[in-house]
Formats: sequence, structure tokens, C-alpha cells
Amino acid sequence: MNKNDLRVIKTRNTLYDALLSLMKEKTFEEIKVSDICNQALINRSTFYAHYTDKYELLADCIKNLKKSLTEELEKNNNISNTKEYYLEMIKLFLNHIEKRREEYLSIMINNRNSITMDILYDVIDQDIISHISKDDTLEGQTVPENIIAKFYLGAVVSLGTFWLKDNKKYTKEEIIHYLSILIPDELNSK
Amino acid sequence: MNKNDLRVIKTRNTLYDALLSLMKEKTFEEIKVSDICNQALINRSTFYAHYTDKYELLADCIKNLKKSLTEELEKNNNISNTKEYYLEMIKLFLNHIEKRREEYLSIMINNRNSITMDILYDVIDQDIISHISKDDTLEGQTVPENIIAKFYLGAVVSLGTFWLKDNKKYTKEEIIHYLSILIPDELNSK
DNA sequence: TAAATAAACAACATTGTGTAGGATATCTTT
DNA sequence: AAAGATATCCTACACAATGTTGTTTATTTA
Repeated sequence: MNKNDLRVIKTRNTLYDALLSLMKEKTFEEIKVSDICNQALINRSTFYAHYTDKYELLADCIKNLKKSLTEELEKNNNISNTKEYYLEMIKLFLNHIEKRREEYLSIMINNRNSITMDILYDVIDQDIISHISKDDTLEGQTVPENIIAKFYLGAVVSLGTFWLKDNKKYTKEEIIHYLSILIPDELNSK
Repeated sequence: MNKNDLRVIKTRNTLYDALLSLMKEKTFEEIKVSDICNQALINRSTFYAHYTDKYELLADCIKNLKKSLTEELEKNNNISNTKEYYLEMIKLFLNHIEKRREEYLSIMINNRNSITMDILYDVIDQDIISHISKDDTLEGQTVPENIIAKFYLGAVVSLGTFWLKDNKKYTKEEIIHYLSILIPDELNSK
């Protein structure tokens, strides 16, 4: 199966879109392989030529989102694990949500946050961890580094999904401003 | 179906335990009704006499956990939405995790945090919201109340599940101590 | 244009679901 | 402790969705 064959690309994209579109109406679990194929106007046996089951297709969607979020977060240059890093990180994070909003919402609406949360948790956790390991200014702290990490990881993801869901109330800049108040300045000293 | 009949009680408990035990090995979605029945040594038709599907059984488990967490959190007397409230809340939260640790772990291990997170998010979000509505000291704040709420909601749940997963490293008291540093004193003034 | 190969189509075996009826075991009540 | 009630077991069946296979048709690419 040649990944560059136009037919292959077209088929996979169609299936991808069909799944996302169905997820706006139903839970992922309620969606049958045949539903996806009907929606995509693609034969069921063709589906099985590409994916072993619907979970593999979803994994593809997730992998895709994760990859692009990871890339976005890598633009962050602050290698130390300080307030500046977290502020820059949430900025990039909110940018990404803005770009892929429709996809995030499709996944989230009928799946009780879970899947989206898992995606975000994984990627951001990874980002934070890799930043911690690069940071060599971490001696004699009052609060262990990984406690701080999990604390802000949860806080940031929670705020991000909250912002994603009711997009009208606050601007991106407001959210970042509020965070700059909620995160103390002397994060790594004391 | 008489809820007090010993046979009924026994059957339901057995099914409940069987599901939790299977969830240590597989994803919830991978578990079939027949698997649960085999594990529980209960006839499949009996299962259907009690629940319409495996989701209803899981809902029962979740309802159970939610109820007991809600009750635990209600012991919190701090009606204002301040640092003291959050500290007391996480204390009760960690108590609950300690009590029901095995159940939480069963649900969490193979289900990528999702279900557990949803449970905790729901209950704690509810608790925070009800505390906010009782608090009348919320004028002229720099950061909107619901932003603060989602921020600490995520932070607390994230830390709680982190603590749940590697239970050896930190004591409950240490976690609470660290939190008292991470949450600023003047949460509601400025 | 020819060769390669992906997509469509049809047919089938398999698996898990949900339901029903009568036989058996367990619980409740007196 | 016995009688009646009823939950569980057992078997069988209809149904839906899955996953596989072999053949034909259409599209791509060299």
C-alpha cells in the first residue's frame, strides 16, 4: 500500500473527516465501522485494507494532533522551568487550540473530555519533562520539580479546555494575563 | 427484582468486582459482557436481568465512587473560595483516594486516565462551583472566579492522580504542604 | 499504452448481543 | 422446618456487526 498514491491519500483523508464528523453526533463507541464507511462513501472492505479497526483510525487522528501540538510547543525557547516557560507554553498551547479548534471540539463534544484530555496531558507532560531535564538551576527548592510540573500541567490543560469550550468570553491575551497572576514570580528560587 | 434479596446483592457485588478485576488487564472497551460473566461465574442471562449492558454496570461503579467522594468533600466547612478552602479540599480528596485506592487504580490502569479523570473532574468541579456560589466576598477581583476555579481544579486533580499512581514517594502531608506553597495567600484580595 | 495496484462488490464464517421458556436452586416468610 | 416466591441457570435462537476472501473494475504511474 503506497502511502503516496493519490487514491490512498484521498481515501484516508475521507475516512479521517468522516470519523471527525460523526463524532460531533455520537460517542466514538457508538460509531460503527460501517457508519464511517457510509459517511465517507467508501467500501467497507477498503476500510479494512487501511485500518484493522476504528481504533486504529482514531489513533491516526490522535497521532496527527499530538504531532502538531508537539511541534507547536517546540517553538518555546525558554529552557528553564520557570514562570516564563509556563507562560510561553500556554501561549503556544492556546495558539494550537485556535488553529485546530474544530477537530478538538469534534473529539471532545461527545466523549466527556477524556480523549482530548489524554492527548493534551501526554504532549504537555512530555514538554514539561523535557524542559525540566534541561534545566540545571534546580537546587535547594522547597517544592520538588515534578510536583510543580504536575500541578501546572493540570492547571494549564484544564484552563485550555475550558477556554476551548466557551470561546467567546475571554481573549487569548486575557487568559495569559490571568495566568501571569496565578503563577508566582519566584517559582524556582526561595 | 428485590434489592434486598441476598442473591441479588451477591450477584451485583460479584459483577462489580469482576468488572474492576478485568479492568486491571484490559481496556473497558475490550471487555465483553461474556468476559464479565465468566469472571464472575454468573450466567449471562442473569447479567441482563440486572443491567442492560456493560455501560450500565460501569455507571454503577462510577456513581458509587462519585457519591462517596462527594460525601467526603462535603465535610469541608470553608465556605469561601480561598486558599483555606482549596487546602482543606485537597486533604479530603487525598483521604478519599487513600480509601478507595484499589478501585481508582483498576479503573485507571488501562483506560488512559480518562474515566478516573472524568469522575474526579465532575465531582470536584461541582464542589468548587457550589463553594463559589456561597461565597459573597468576591468583588473587585483581578482574576475572574471561574478562571481561578478551573485552574485549581485541574491542578488538584492532576496532583491527586499523580500521587495515586506512585504512592510511595510522598506522604499526604507533604503534598498538602507543597500545595500551601504553590497557592498564593492573597487569592481573593488584591 | 501496459503493468501495477487500489477500490468496489459480493459472499461467508465468526463473534458478541439481546431475548425467551422452562428447570433448578436459593432466599424469604410464616 | 416447610411452602411459596423468585432469582439464577440452562438452552436455544434471532440479529447485528466484524473481519476475511476472491473477483472485477478503475486509477495511477512508469
